[in-house]
Amino acid sequence: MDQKISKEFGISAKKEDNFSEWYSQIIEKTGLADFISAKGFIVLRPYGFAIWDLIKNYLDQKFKETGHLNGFLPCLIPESLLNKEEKHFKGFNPEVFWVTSSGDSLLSEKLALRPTSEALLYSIFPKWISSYRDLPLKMNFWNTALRAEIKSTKPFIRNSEFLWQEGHTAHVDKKEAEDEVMTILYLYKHFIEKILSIPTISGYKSNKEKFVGADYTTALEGMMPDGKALQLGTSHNLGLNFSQPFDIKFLNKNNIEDFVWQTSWGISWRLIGAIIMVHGDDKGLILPPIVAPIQIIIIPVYKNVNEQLVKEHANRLKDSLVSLGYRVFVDQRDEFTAGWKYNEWEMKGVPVRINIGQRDIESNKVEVVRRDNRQKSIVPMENLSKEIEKIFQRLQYDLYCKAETYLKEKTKVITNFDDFKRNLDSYSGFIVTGWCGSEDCEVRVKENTGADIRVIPFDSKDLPTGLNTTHDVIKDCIYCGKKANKIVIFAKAY
RNA sequence: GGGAUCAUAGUCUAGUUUGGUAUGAUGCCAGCCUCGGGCGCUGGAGGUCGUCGGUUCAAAUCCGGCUGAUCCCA
Repeated sequence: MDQKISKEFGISAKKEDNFSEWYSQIIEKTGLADFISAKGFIVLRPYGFAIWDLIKNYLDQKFKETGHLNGFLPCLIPESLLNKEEKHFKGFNPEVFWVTSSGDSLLSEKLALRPTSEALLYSIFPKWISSYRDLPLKMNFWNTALRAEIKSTKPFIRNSEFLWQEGHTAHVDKKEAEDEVMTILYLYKHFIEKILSIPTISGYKSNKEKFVGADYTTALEGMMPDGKALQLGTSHNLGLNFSQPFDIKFLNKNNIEDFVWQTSWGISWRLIGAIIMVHGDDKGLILPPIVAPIQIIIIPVYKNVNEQLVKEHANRLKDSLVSLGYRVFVDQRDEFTAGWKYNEWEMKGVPVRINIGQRDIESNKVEVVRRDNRQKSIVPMENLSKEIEKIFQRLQYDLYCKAETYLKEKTKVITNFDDFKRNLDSYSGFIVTGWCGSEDCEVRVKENTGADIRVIPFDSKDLPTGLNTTHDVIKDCIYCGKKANKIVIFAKAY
């Protein structure tokens, strides 16, 4: 818990009217993060870090269940290493921060502040891998990455340094690497959709948008309330692109030397940004229960005469809920009225509030309030934990449905470029259309409309339901008009 | 890359046209009051008016440079 909670009034911007002002206000006023002078960097405050911690705890367990082990990597990468995979280097170079000196003396070789760790980690893989018995090698790292974002920054969405996790694996053959890519992608998808209640579209990235150095990139694309796309997770098949330059070889069962097949994958604190944007309302944050630092806030409602009694009951209630595994906080501060506290904790997105006062104690009931729709109910003590469980599930489900309805509304099939342009002028959203596969068309569309290919869905099942995407409808490339060989989603993106 | 607007207490802000050492709110501190949807009262602390320079007896105010922020256009 943050020791100091601002007494200032709540969110004054409306999500609908001024989305980006609303977003910054949420971050500052709920105590998630703060800003310092260095542009593009943010300070994560305890409330924000607690959310990240919960994301981390959940995923870390899943990674371990699927056989991955954590490690730690230095944050500096010698230029020569980063340079080894040429495409990779070129792709990242514009946004790499370089360390060039120690004290007053210049370093003999520049060191990069890691934009990602492939090069560094893979330079040491040959020491660890010599036999098929050493494979698969499956590692994960919870750390930060640095990518210079000068032009436009947005807390949690685009920062020069961000918290993330990067997974790296090496396998005996292509098939095993391909399976790993998908295992992770669907692990992410389950987490983002079922736990964070954010619908996603899964598929491939185009060559232009894929991870530099990957054979292909799979991704989960979400839609924000302004209709823009936000990439929520990626899982890359690196093929042999790194094992060859880094000489990562092993002896297979037939005593033949072979290169390993590799994958890498990651999610970042962008997910926090997505939770804020997708679920938040004019009153503030709405946190899905599993990532809520405080799941239940108890507000004792008392007068001078019964203060002691009510607080005692509130604390006893807290103890019993904590023993059931909930994260609970009793707001006993005297300097605020109950009404103030309601607003404060709603702003902070606590999913369930319990009010307890004299009359509740007498009737052995409490008032339970759900954050998203602020529905109140009077619940007898003996039903309380059951009721809370029910609210958590409903809330999680309703948040998802709301977001999914929006995604469906803002996803259209468009096959004519004039309509396409007109649509992107007046509104943002996902446009499902045909593409011939040429990078040239993709670039031209971007130049003309600001939208690019966010994702190439694996299958029509990956698209929102109710769209007509048969070959009769989507025949041609949206730009050149030649035969389309892919159905893709164009959108403006963060 | 081009343009516009702005910079005053932790935050928001009045004052700038017409030069005279800064207004109000909120937050903060102390005390009282009590809390079922952002209570109220009393007192107090908090400012080199973004920065550097110029004009002037005198600059938040007029002029110029710089820095930073926001928005619009490419």
